[in-house]
Amino acid sequence: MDAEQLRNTFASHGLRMTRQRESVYRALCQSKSHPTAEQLLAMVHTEDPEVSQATVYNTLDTLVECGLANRIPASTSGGACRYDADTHTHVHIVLEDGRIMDVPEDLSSRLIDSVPETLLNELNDRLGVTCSGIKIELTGA
Amino acid sequence: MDAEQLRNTFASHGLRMTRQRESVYRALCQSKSHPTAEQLLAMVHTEDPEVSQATVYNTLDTLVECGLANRIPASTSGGACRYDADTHTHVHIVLEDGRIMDVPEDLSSRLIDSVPETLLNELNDRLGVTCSGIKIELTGA
DNA sequence: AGGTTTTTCTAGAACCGTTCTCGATTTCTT
DNA sequence: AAGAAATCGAGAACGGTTCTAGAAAAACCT
Repeated sequence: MDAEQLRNTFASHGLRMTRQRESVYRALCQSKSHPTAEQLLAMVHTEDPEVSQATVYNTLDTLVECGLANRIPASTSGGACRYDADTHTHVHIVLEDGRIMDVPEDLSSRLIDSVPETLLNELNDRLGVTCSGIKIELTGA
Repeated sequence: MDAEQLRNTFASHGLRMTRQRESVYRALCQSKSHPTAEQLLAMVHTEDPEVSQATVYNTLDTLVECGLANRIPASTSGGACRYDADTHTHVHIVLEDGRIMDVPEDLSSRLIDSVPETLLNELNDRLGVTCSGIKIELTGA
């Protein structure tokens, strides 16, 4: 994706493009491993050592907010969040060492679709809570 | 549950009973609201103001480790973990304000059982990762 | 019981990941 | 090119949790 395309992507999500945002977002897209903010900072620093930690955090917040990235909160508290440029809802497997793998898209949607809607309706009836999202997280090794 | 029963419960999980453990565990059992460590400390303090923060954290770690409690990591990072004396695997609904509700047991197991095992096997075949746990978390309001 | 060993407790400091502050810089508009 | 608005960055602050080292309490021996 060249700079002009990226600028448009950003613009269509209501974002200005800056040098810093460009490198953070590119780093995120390139990585397949759901990097932490710290790892992203390291990646960005190989190209531009001036970028600050705060900027990476700010940028990630912004990207998440406008829908260009997903934040995956740590499953053990105190651990670092991980980020993902793939905003399609998909299922993750959390490995014992903290790494996170994607479940291939076809399997993901089959997993999510396997939850019958009738159960959610029943939930709504019984608890008076409207369910707006289902998150399935697998643990594995 | 009287002190002697509790002592046995602890012993059968390989734990000594102490005043502090007793009050943390009792507080956790009484609460229906998946309290945070901080909230538990407050509850414990109404009976015994001498108990320290570190003790509550240590005790919770111990209880989780030996299977007498569950830790529910915050879904927004930086947020506090919540704890639960009900160690049956069950589904939670995370409300927008951070509160966590239980999905009734019968619905929970129907939800979990609705995930077909064939999909998990396929996952194993395709990724070489053995899935050891499924966590379903609903978001609602 | 009494003495010993092992575990647990506590206050406070340290820690990690994240957010805040606010002046300086950059980007977009005209 | 000039102004308005958004963004950046260094460092301090923050919340939740864990660590430290010594003191206290539980369990384990005769």
